Amino acid sequence: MTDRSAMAVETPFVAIIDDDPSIRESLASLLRSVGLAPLPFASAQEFLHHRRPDAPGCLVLDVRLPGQSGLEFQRELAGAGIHLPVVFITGHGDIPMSVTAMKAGAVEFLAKPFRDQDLIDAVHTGIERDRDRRRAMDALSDLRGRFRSLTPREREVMGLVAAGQLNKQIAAELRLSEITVKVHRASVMRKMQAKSLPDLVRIADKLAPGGDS
Amino acid sequence: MTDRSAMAVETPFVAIIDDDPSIRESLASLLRSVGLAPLPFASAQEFLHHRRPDAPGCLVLDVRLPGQSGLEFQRELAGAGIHLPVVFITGHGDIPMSVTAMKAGAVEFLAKPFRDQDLIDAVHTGIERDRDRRRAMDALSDLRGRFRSLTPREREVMGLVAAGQLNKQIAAELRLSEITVKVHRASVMRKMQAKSLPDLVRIADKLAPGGDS
DNA sequence: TGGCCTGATATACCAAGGTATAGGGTCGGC
DNA sequence: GCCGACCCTATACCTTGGTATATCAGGCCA
Repeated sequence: MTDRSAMAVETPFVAIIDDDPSIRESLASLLRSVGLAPLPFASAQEFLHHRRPDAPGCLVLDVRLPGQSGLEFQRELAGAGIHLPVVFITGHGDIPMSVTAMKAGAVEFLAKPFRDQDLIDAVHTGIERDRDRRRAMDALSDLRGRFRSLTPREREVMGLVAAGQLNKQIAAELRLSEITVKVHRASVMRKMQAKSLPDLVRIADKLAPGGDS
Repeated sequence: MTDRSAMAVETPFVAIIDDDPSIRESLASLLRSVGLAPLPFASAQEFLHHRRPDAPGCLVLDVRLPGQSGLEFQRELAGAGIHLPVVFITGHGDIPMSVTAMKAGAVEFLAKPFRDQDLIDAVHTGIERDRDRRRAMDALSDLRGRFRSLTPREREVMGLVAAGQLNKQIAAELRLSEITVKVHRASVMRKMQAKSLPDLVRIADKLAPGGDS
């Protein structure tokens, strides 16, 4: 587990991007009323310049942003590796817009006027989704860290072991003696903290998604 | 592989449910023009009573159906284990409708008037999605069939082997001699057509989704 | 009743995996 | 030049896994 797990329970945040100050404030106050921590921004740029908390969060986005559209910004975020769940709100939306947003993975698409509870529900769904994603990422980061601690040879051996090759076959493939393979293999098990071969296989598969098919 | 793989390339179908005969016919003719096989139905019931081809397909659904709404029918299909991708078309849709449909996994939600090409693209996406799903299901069916051929004891042993237990530990857990475990284990490898332990582990994990965490 | 499947067990043997100890070499940095 | 990494190998020993052959018992069904 990472250091994060040892910290106090993380407070989720809700970033709000809307160019209308009164809307920002009313959304912020609504979210505060249910115990969530709002982070209001007037533009996408402002949001990007601000350092996001290292905690589960959610983004409430007006479709019509100053400069670019919220839909474009959603794509931009995904491209930049920022995987914050997005809840769209809009005053002048249409069906194609909402479909595009949902296809791109939006949590919800709310047309004004919407019920406060609908927004709150959507935000909670988004936060929960982000929490899950972060948990998965944390676990993967751990594994990736261990994998980085392997030497190149150890990585080769790990791959072949996970592929089901016998030590003998691995030795032939890598032009090594069988004993050398055993040494590397033991290092792999120790460094990857795998308690059994099935354990190692599962770790290897998590590290190489799409390796099947 | 299943028998299906040995057959000629499967012709995808497109089921159309719309109570307006002229719309049915125009949709059907549009789809025929691009080489797809339309199956027009006037109602959800008619669709359900008809035997669907055993081939990849897609469902074009009017949101406003006689009797029930297309959205309800979409949920009903999922509940009944019919996982046909759905493309919605509608003359009187709104944003919440489209969002609900997309959340439930719809491929597309098109408001009339829409461009012919948009419908064709959506249908192709749906068919491709169904083809992938069917491929995955076929592979799983194969594995499930093999698993069914295991005796109860063999299944127990398989689970413990995949969990990383040693033969000795498995024997203790099941109150068996180690030699008996080996016999069952060998049967498992043979019946499941696993060529190595990692192979068996991956098979076991495919058969027990959600077994991790 | 006899045949078949399932399950359990044993002996014996061989192959594969794992560990410990003890070397050897290259290469890059201090 | 020494140190530390990475890499390779070997001997020796033990554990675990895999296979073959054979036996025995209960349940089920024709």
